[in-house]
Amino acid sequence: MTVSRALRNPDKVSVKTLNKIKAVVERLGYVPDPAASALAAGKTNVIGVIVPSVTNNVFSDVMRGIYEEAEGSKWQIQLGNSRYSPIEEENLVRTFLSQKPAGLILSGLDQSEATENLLRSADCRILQIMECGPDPYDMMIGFSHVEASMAATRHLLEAGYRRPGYIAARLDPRSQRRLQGFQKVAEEAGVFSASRIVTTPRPSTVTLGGELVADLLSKAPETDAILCNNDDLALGAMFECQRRGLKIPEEFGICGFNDLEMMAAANPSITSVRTFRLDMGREAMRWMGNALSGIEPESAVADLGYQVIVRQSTARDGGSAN
Amino acid sequence: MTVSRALRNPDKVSVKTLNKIKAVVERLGYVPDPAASALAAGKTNVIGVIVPSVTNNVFSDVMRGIYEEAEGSKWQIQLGNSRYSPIEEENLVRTFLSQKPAGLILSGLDQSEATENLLRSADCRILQIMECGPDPYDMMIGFSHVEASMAATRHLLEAGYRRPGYIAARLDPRSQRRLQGFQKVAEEAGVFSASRIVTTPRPSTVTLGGELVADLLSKAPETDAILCNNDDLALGAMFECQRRGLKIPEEFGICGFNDLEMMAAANPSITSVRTFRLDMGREAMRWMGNALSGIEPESAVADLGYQVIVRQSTARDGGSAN
DNA sequence: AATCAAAATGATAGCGCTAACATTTGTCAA
DNA sequence: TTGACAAATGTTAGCGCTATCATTTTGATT
Repeated sequence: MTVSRALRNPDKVSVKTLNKIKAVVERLGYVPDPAASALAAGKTNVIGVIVPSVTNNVFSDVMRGIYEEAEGSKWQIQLGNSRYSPIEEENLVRTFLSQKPAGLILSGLDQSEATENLLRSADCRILQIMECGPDPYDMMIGFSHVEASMAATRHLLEAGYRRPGYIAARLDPRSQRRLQGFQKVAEEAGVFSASRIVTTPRPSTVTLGGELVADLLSKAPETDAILCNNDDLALGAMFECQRRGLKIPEEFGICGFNDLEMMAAANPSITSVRTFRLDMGREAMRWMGNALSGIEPESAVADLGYQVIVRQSTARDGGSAN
Repeated sequence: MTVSRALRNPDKVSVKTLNKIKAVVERLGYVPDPAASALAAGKTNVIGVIVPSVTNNVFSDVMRGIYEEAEGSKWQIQLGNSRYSPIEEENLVRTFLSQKPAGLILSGLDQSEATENLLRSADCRILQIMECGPDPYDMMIGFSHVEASMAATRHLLEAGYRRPGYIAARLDPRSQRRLQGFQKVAEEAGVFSASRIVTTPRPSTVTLGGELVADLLSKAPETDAILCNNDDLALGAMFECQRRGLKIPEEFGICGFNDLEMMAAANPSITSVRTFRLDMGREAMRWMGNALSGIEPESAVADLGYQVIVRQSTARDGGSAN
């Protein structure tokens, strides 16, 4: 029992005993059995993380933040990949909860009803990431996708584009909110046209960005700028415009979303909405760790914001930006 | 006891009892406690996966393959991120092994001595991925990085480039082998020059590709082609060449490595060495699952090969390729 | 119906740890 | 020195399963 204490709460054991125990642990190469610990204590050090994709740059950045912050702590990360499916998400939540995790980090506001019920009655800390919204299960760290895309759309209008379009792939709930933001601002400015919206359920790729912009230009050749649902599409769109000899930004403006590193390196560099993915992951893990140590966040919801990074691809006045 | 059997080996229980048990399980919403199971059985259904990076596209593709194949099986994936550090890898192996995993999947051939000892005496299945080499701990699925880069270099020579250079970031063991392959072929053809090798320990980014090629061209302006250690660098290099007005492929050839999806979409499209990352992940998980079910692979080592995909960026004869 | 092996089910103990409480040791003021 | 209290350590039981072996049931064969 004293050994168990020494390993978990060293300050509850006298220094003398602690050293003796440490020496023996070292000599024997003793490692506690987490299964036995979990069984006896009725809880684990596992923090479940459920993301819709492990390949999407957005989530891999978030994951990296989480892993970085978890590194060296007592918390073990257990990753689940819901592949954008609410059903798989539900299964994962069920599986994870059966393991009595200390906490659960999952993406977004939109869970199936069954998942919601599971989460509402779960006896572990829950942290939603990627988005901000009302009524968190417990804690929430993200930003407003609607506002971010509204800001991007406003930027296009300020740059003088009057016939903006929107391309999107795989319309997950966050993509849809971004589309809504675009539509709202475009309508308010009286420049909205449904024919300049091109979407597909296919997963997003650079190649697809080219295809979507080709599709858009054949349907609505008047389009003079696009807001892309993400940076992969933006890059592909840029390549396609170049192939068609469309001058960027003079004849055609391009704005991405997320501001992946490559947007600054592209030629021309591509305007994008920066999101703080790594910070989101780090912050999420920090909040979770704190909450599990009894340190509650000041507010249940944190908005990490966004930032429109203007670059050559929408700098109509001559491309001096960045 | 019969319930335990019914849930794990349904064929050892009569159909009548099985149905009765199923009904009760359903009614009670019973879910087995994996910790208790692990403690009693002395083993788990966990397969540990250790990768050097969760953001690098290469590993995220592999991870996706693993998760896809694990989905729906009884195996649970536990992911660890060694961040290219042998010391963190060692810690992860130690932590994972303390959890009595059914299997361990890890990257590459180069482990620290301590890690090697841990693995050699581990009583779980071990599968190395990403590379092929002699003397596997247990099983191995990958390809030869030396041969792949040799093939790419040969392609550059065949395309008529006579002063090839090489740029690389973050020289992990696999990158180094690729550099070796380049050097070998270049030397044999009498076109090797150490001044045309530019490397940096910094992590690879698209921006960095531009910087490295700028560096290369200032040191060795005669360079007429580059083999890039990966596709991010190749893309960045392409953008930088475009900014400098260097004609691709006429004046300057570019070849990437891995053949990420964007290489085909780029303008010009970029030659790259295709590697079968998703297949590697799937195959790895399939092998592991089989091995744990007593189905041994025919050979301990599988070479998934590679494929040089020639595109515009090295198609000197006029860019008809792809 | 009696016999027997195979199939199905059941009883028992214990996996390695920790919660809860019990006991011992140490510390300080009176 | 003593008592009172806190700090440190120890005792006990049990977490929810599964391995192992024991017993019962089934069904085929004589």
